[in-house]
Amino acid sequence: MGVTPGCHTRGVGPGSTEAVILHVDLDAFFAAVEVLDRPELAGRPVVVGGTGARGVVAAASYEARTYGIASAMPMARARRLCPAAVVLPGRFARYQALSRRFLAILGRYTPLVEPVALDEAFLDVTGSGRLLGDGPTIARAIRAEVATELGLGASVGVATTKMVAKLASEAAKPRAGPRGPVPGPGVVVVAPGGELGFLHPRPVRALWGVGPATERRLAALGVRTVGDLAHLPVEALVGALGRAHGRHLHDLATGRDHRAVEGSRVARSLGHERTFPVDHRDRGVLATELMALGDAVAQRLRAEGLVARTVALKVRYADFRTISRAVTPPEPVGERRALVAAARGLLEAVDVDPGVRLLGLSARNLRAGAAGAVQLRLAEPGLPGDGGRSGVATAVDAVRARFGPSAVGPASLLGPGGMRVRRPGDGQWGPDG
DNA sequence: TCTGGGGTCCTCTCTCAA
DNA sequence: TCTGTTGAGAGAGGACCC
Repeated sequence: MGVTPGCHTRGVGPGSTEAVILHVDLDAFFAAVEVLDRPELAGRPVVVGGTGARGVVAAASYEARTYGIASAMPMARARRLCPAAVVLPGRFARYQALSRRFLAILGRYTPLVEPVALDEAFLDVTGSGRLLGDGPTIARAIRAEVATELGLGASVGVATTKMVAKLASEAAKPRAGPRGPVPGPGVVVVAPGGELGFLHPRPVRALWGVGPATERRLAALGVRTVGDLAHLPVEALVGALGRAHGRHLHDLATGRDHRAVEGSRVARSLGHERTFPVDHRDRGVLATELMALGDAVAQRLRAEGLVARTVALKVRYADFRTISRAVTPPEPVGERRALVAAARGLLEAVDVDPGVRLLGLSARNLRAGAAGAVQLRLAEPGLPGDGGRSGVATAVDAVRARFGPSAVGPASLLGPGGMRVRRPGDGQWGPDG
């Protein structure tokens, strides 16, 4: 098999010339955090996500999964599947804080940590063997530290490539059996040479990059498993999926995955979007929402020291049809007024009569901006080339840092409930109930 | 069954300039 | 001056990930 749960295996240790890649994944992270903070929920079906009519499931405890509840499922359906489930709104800031501690633990084993999401990361521990032990030893140590320091469960896959390590960590996870949660092995090791034996029996959907659409196209070619995919001529795949996608999947299926663990990545775009509890046709309402979105995007651009070459608007209609419009102004933009002006220009050319369900604003083609270069220059909307950064923006950031994100903002965002300023993670899983 | 939010990457099409 | 080619860049949309 080449798969040895929880055991030392040749080739993924100090004497090996192969890369040693770990994929670490926290088990049912958001739900597990809620149980951690409210121990009385232990053993009950817990579902975290948007609690409103348009919310979706972000995470479900293994008890909830036995009812068929899964991530990304509409919350209304989850409630029908398990009326007794404890449904909780997400607490993004809390998850972020624990995620930072999780990454700090991983950083003790190697500087090569690539976060994939709040709850998972790749590690390259090829160079850590002499000091810290082989891959499986490190995997077990990480699990123990996550359990004792954070009180959370983690599953780890150990392999020579990212793709196989990722699938191995999935195989290490607990699962939802018909009579309740079934513990997993915790650590699964795929030894060098065992990759194809591990990969080929798996459904093709297990590969990273195969979603519902690609799965349908592959099924039309008679491809069900990764092994079927590996035996298909690469030309056939390129014909069905396009050059880049076809070649990439063929490489993965034949065990070729040369992607390195990347310590840090530069963001290519940055944006916010919001699904409304009810659809809107009123351009005034949509313009105000753009102001809130632009404010949030501008604040993050300032925090990162970035400006955008391109501003993009996203509109989703009541029937779920989604369109995007983009503009590249003559000068890069970073300040709220410039972002909102560009987005409003795009919105004017869009039909809102069918009813708008979601509005989004994003900054693309990001460049290093002149953050910090202009201080305390009040009132003007920004000089050309500085991304529109103004002294007002700097002052707003300072006030928010001290008194909270809702302490100050554009007057148009002031409503009966206070300042409608978006924070990271707000409404992450849809409007709350 | 009625579908979130924040991203990345790829493909196709169009326009413009050389 | 007109036509064809090519490549770059922008814009739109789709698919995918967690």
